[in-house]
Amino acid sequence: MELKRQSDCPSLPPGWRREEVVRQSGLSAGKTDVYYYSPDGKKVRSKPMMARYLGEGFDLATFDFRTGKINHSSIRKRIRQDSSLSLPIRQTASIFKQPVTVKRIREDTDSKTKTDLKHGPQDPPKQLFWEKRLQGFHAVDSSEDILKALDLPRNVQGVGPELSTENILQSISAALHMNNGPVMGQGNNKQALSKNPGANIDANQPHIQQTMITEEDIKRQEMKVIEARRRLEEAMKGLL
Amino acid sequence: MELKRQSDCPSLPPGWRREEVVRQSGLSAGKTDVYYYSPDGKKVRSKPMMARYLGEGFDLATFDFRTGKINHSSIRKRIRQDSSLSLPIRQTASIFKQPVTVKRIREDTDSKTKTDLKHGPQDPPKQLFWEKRLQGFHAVDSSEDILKALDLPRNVQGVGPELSTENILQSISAALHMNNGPVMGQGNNKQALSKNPGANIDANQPHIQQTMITEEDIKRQEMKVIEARRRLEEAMKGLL
DNA sequence: CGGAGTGGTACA
DNA sequence: TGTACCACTCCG
Repeated sequence: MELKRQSDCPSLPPGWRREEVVRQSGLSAGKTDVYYYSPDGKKVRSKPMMARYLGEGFDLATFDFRTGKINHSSIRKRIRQDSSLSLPIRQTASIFKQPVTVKRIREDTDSKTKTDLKHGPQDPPKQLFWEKRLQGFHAVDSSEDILKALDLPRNVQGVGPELSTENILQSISAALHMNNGPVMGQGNNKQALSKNPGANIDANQPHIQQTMITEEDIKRQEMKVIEARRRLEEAMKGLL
Repeated sequence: MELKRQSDCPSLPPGWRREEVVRQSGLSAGKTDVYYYSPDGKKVRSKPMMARYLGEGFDLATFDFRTGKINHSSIRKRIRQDSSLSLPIRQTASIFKQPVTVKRIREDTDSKTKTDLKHGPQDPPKQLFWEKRLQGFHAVDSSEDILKALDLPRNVQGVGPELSTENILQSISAALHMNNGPVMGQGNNKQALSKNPGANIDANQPHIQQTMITEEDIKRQEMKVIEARRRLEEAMKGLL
C-alpha cells in the first residue's frame, strides 16, 4: 500500500525533496497534501512558508507548489490580475452588472447548431482601439521631459483608423503582456478595416498586420541583444 | 505560580473534572492543553477518548472539549450546509447579481451613527412566508397515502396571512433546523401583521406568536417522552 | 511538547 | 465552487 512517496524536485535548489500524502479519513479523505523537505530536513507545508526558507535569493513566482513544477504561463496570469496593469476598458453605466459584451457558444451536445447567449464567467469586455484613449499621455523622465517613443521597424504596419506609432506600440506591448498565446497581429487586410473598423478585429491581437519574421530578422535581433549585453557588462565594470 | 487548575464541568455527568495546563516552553509555549478526569480518576486527553469512556449513553456531539461547554450552534451549522435542507428562497430575475436584500450596518469606528449599505458576504435572502410555496405538497408513506400532519397545541397561534396548520408546522421545524439561537416566535402582535404582513416579521423566527411555556407544559412533555420511550422499549422486546 | 493529519476559512 | 493556507486536535 503506497500512500506517500518522496521524490527529488528539479525545479528547486538541490537537496529539496517533494512528498505527496493522500488523506486517509475525515471529510477530506482522498485529497492530497503536498509537502517539501528542505536540505536541512525541515518540513514545509505551504508556498509562503517555503518562500521564508528560501529567502530573497530564490524567486518562487512561477513555482507551482502543488505540482512542484515551474509554470511559465502563471506569471502572465498574475500580471493580468494586477489592476494597475489592466487595459482601459469601455466605460458604461455601472447598473449593468453583466459585462456588456456577450459570447456566442455552440451547444455541441445538440445536433442542430444552436447559439445561445452565455452568462456566467466571461472574459472582461475589451474595447476595440482602446489605445486611442491613451492619446496625449506620455511617459516622462524625472525632469518631466517626454521620453521619446520607440521607432517601429518598417515592416510593422498599423491596422485601424489613424493609429499613431505610439498607439501601435501600446497595442503591441499590451498584447505581449495580456496574451497567453502567440502574438501575431491581425489576419485581415488593411483596406477592409479602415472602412469598417471593428468589423473583423481580433481584440486579443495587436493592431498590426501580420508580419513575416525572417531568419534574418531573428539573427539581427540576437546580435542586438548580444551587443547590448556587452555594453552593459562594460558599464558594470566601470562601477567597480 | 498557578499553572493548572481543576474545576467541575457542569456539561458532563457529575464527578467529571476539567483541568487546563499551560505549556511552558518550546514552539508552543503559552498554548494550553485541556484534560478531564473521569469520576474514577482516569485522565482523558481528547474527545474521542472521552467518548470511549462515556459510551453510547452520553452524546458528545455538541460538547466542546476545549472550552468544556455545550455548543448548540455547532451541530446546527453542519445541518445548515446540507443544501437539501435549505429553505425555498425568493425567485427573482437572475440578472441581479447582488442579493436583493441588503443589511444596514453601523460604523462603530465613527462617532456619528452612520448607516450604509453593506456589500460583500451576507446572509442569503429569506423570503417572508416562504412556507406558502409548499402549499399542496405533502409527505406520503410508501403506498402514497398522505401522512396526517401533526396537530398544534391550542396555545400555538400562527402569525401572518392565512397560514394553515401545515404552514405553521413547516415554519417551526425550519426555524428549529436553521436557527442558532433560541426559537421564540414573533414578538409583534397579530393584528398589525394581518394588515401589513412583512412589516415587522423576524425572518429568523417561525410565524407563531410568542408563547408562554409553563412548568406544567414541560412536565407534560417529559411524560410524553418517557411514555414514548417505554413503548419503543416494548416494541424492541417484541423483535427479539 | 512535537508533529502528523485533518478541519475550517478566506480568497480567487 | 474549489483551492491554499494554516489552526487545531490528538496521541506519541
